[in-house]
Amino acid sequence: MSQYTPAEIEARWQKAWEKNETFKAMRDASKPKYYVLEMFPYPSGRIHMGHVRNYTMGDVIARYKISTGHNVLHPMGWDAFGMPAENAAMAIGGHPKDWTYGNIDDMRSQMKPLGLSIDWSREFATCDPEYYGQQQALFLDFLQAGLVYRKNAIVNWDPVDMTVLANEQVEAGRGWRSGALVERRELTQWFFKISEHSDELLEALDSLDNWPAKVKLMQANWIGKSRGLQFAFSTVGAPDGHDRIEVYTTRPDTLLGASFVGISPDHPLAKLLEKDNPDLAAFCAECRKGGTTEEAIETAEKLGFDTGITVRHPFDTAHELPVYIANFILMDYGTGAIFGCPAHDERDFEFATKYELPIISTYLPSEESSDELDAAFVPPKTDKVFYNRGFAGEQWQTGNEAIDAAIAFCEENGVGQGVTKFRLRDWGLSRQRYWGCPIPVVHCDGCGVVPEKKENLPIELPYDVDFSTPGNPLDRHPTWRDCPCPSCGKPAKRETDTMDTFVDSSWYFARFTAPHADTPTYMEDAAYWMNVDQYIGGVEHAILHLLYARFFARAMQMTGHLPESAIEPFDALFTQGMVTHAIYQTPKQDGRPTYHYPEEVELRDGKAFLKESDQEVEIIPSAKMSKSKNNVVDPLNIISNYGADTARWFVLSDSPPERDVEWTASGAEAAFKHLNRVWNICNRIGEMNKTAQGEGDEDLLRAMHKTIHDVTMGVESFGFNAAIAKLYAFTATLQKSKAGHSTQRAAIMTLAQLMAPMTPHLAEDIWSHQDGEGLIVNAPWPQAEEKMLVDDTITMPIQINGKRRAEINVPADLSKEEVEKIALAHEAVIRTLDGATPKKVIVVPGRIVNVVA
RNA sequence: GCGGGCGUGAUGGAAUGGUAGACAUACCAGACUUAAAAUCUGUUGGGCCUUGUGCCCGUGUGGGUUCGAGUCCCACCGCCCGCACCA
Repeated sequence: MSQYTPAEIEARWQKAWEKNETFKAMRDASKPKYYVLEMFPYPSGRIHMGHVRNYTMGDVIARYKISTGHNVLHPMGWDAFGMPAENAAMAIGGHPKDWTYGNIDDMRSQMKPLGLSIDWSREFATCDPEYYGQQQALFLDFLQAGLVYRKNAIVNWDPVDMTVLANEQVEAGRGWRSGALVERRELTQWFFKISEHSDELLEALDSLDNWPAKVKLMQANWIGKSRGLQFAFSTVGAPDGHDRIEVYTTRPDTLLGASFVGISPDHPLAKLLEKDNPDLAAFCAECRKGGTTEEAIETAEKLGFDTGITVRHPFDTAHELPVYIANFILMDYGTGAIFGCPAHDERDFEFATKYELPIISTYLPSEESSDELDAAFVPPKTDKVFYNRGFAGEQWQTGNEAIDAAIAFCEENGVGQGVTKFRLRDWGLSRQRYWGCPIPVVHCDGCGVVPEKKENLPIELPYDVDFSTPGNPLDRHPTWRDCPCPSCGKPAKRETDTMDTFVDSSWYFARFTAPHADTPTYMEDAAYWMNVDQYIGGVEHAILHLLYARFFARAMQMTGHLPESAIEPFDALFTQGMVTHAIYQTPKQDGRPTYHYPEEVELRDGKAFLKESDQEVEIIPSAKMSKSKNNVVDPLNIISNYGADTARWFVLSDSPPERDVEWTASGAEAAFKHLNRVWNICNRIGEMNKTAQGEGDEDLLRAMHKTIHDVTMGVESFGFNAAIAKLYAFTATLQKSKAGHSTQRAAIMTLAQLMAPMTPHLAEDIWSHQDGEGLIVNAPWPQAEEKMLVDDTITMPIQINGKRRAEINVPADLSKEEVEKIALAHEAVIRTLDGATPKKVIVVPGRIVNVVA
């Protein structure tokens, strides 16, 4: 044993784990189970540092749980359907299937050298017919249970390529390939009834004690429960069948401030008027330009069109308000119609100013305030305000009180009903694309839309497809659509829409419990392994993926695919930050920067220079790794230069896991140096005289037990960076220690165990060199002895008026009174007080003394 | 536009409301070396002077609560993320 050679060590121990089937998960009722899962990757073809960080964190937890006696399930799979495969087929030829499976092979071979504790026997890809066939079975069960239905929905339409575009494919309002202005268009699509579960999904958030509060808050806001008033305005001059316009408002207390009614361009009334009013039709067409994202709609310039129709105010039928079609009103939320109160809504204020509509206040900051507003007055609903045009409740009340009073008043007077609404919309799952799970239904001229028979599943994607033109190749396939109607047996046509890839990722965690089952799940396995005890992934999934998965767990429970106990599938959630890297750039003549690879740049005195020309380079710190910015660090290079343990150690060491971490070459080097140091200490201890006595055994043992305690806390609370800092400190202590051999051996073996979740290969090697029993991965986690953690004397700082002036060493169990006496007798305290009598002395036992003068 | 988050030395960051800057990087100095690398040791928030067991300032900005605030509250500024067909 001489030199630290990670390449050799890592291969050896990975082989040992594989031979022992160390990570193969099998049901075992005698042990507590622990299911740790990282969000599975999209097979882009290359692993990146973000993957390394994500899977290393999961691996630390998994290995720690193994050593604390748990039966651990730690699987891996591939979120393999999606647009990039089709884009690649269009851009460079080839087939999405070949591209995807090729990428999976590449990524698996890049991932394995990391030495993750994964049970690879459970691996699957969502594009395996074995998986998506079971997904089709789920779909059919959901359909039968009434959890799926069809309705019209709006998509981005590229009028040149004649194809549906994803939001991602819309760039500044134009199609990414054709450059044509994108339009909004209606299509009949499949939906999951997630909105029916809004209240339940919201209420259950409270039970998720080990989820980040911010994720729960984001989900709660997304579901968007609101209590409001629904009522109808009666119209004047509207076409037949539209003598009323239903509106929904969360601020009924501002009803007397209404100055117009707005309806969505997709409102039935707007669509009717469109038919014989060319100007109005042109306006609606204008509104339908641009993308379908909420952001695009909300940030677009507010536009309105006066329909000429008016409505009567419910409290004063002589008062008529104009009806506008407005581009910022969503047909999906509420009733697709609102009343505008410019005085108390910024958007309505902007609209009213533009179209010269009256601005009528209903409440003011005080009785004396002018009701001539030059901006919307929008105080928090919890603030007490003065209602100058209130109609229910007190004159002085909070917004919330006024809203409740207004709803009660309107209900009593037959004007409308209090209604609870949710912002959450049903989940549209249809995609007009090839590389996804086919929706297993058949369109029959006689029978309509008919579910496929389960015995015909999986409905497999055809391989012979053509990507030379845009659109869905399934539509153009000569024969794939043809099939007998499952109901009447006559010739019929398959549905060509495929499922949103979010469907694939909404139940994969359940499939991992029985990945090769011939039904979506096996109850016995699901009951044993579910829930996921620790789920780890990016915060970008905080809303959609996690909400959909929570819905799926409920739907699977309703259709008998998951036990009731699994309707909240993730017990604990952790959202980790990104791995970033500096960008090195030099200006080009056209003003755009040239980006340089880190390898091309030399760092001196905090500045960067091109190695080739010595030209100074601008450093942009900490940007998301991106191919186009040339600031991607390939984990494979790091592993081949330093080994996987160094890469793992570094991604955990520098930043708290929930925050972004910046990859730096010097940081990676520091990690490597540290592992070498630990290796050398192990070497040195191995060569010590086994019987020699030393000095400071007690001190080393105390430091060891403190480190056990701190690292254990760190690992359990995702404080990996803090745990690593403690390991650095203990390594330094051990390095300098003059303790005897047996104590030092105990220390290095404990150090190896504490490092094992992070640097498992090095830990195994040290363990075997110190003649540890079996594999370190199976060794029980070290326990800190309570009595070794407490010191006899402690140092207490003394503050005078909150500023530190001195410190005293006192026995740890000294009484408050004694501490106070010693503190006041301290020379620096006497000097600073300068004869004054302290007003108060605060002694926080074991912490601090504060003298108030 | 709406929703969420973050802001501490030259840098990444540490700090149950209790000594701000742990640990690491970078820099500087020293040991070892013919030299370099590697390794090891030490210094480093800013300012002031009377160089001390010293004083003042200091966690984006401005207020507040508290014996005590990086931490809690309010307002503002800046940056980042999500917004339903990217995964």
